[in-house]
Amino acid sequence: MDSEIRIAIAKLARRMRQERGASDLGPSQLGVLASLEIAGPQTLGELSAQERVTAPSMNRTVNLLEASGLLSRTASPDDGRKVIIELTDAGRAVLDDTRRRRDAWFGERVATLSDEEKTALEAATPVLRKLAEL
Amino acid sequence: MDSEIRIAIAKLARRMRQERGASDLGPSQLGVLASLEIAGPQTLGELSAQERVTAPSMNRTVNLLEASGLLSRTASPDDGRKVIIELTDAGRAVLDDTRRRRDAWFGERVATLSDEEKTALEAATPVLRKLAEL
DNA sequence: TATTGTTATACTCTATAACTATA
DNA sequence: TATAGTTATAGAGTATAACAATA
Repeated sequence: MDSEIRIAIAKLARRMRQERGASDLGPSQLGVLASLEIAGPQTLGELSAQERVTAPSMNRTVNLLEASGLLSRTASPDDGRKVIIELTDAGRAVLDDTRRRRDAWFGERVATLSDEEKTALEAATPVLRKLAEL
Repeated sequence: MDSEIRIAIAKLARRMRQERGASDLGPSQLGVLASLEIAGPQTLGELSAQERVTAPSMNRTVNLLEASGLLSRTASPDDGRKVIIELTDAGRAVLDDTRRRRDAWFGERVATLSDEEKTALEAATPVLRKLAEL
């Protein structure tokens, strides 16, 4: 049943989100940092399209991250309307640290699974990734 | 790699959340309705423990749902401090409708998968459910 | 005129601190 | 005194509408 799969994914993701430590950034802020790391420096418009939020929403998130020194804004040399947003070293460090802690949390739980269960999870990974990109 | 699985799940769940229609309730409100449907009438304290939010947060969400007529509050007969919260028929209807639309969205995407991919997804479902409950 | 970014405003969801009522 | 619920307040994240600057 598709419904069961959908609900299991939603529940697990929710559970993972609830697990963030007090020092963690919210999912939106982390999403922006991750996007900048993966795709490199981007304009505000590119970021908002990437994260599927409106430009004002993204602007607000970027303001918070800039105030925390985790990313930088610089005017585009080509087009005076555009702003180039890129990760700072501090931003990269936050990203590494968060990822390390989340992997540890998730790894602890995966470690309790049987070999069959682990295999099933690994086999599903590319499928989940594909569904997310559809 | 555990990290890849974790990230794939987070991404897909995020994608699913972004898909909610204009008429949908937020994820917290829907979570409360779903919890009431599954576990039956509950007190505010039980609901906030179940959804892992603080009592004031839950109270606020319950206020919104009560104002919309989707759940009801009644004083507990045993203990004057407690309040029993339960689904109304309207709440049940909203839940059914939302579920129907989300299943349709997800089902469309699953339909594009190969048989092997569908099998992998089904095999992983109980594992995902187990991880969410760990 | 069209595009890019921004500000103003509003609503949901979350939290902590402080209060009320009941046990 | 302790517990259950609530209110007050604040911050993050989302949106739409309106505006400024540049192309």
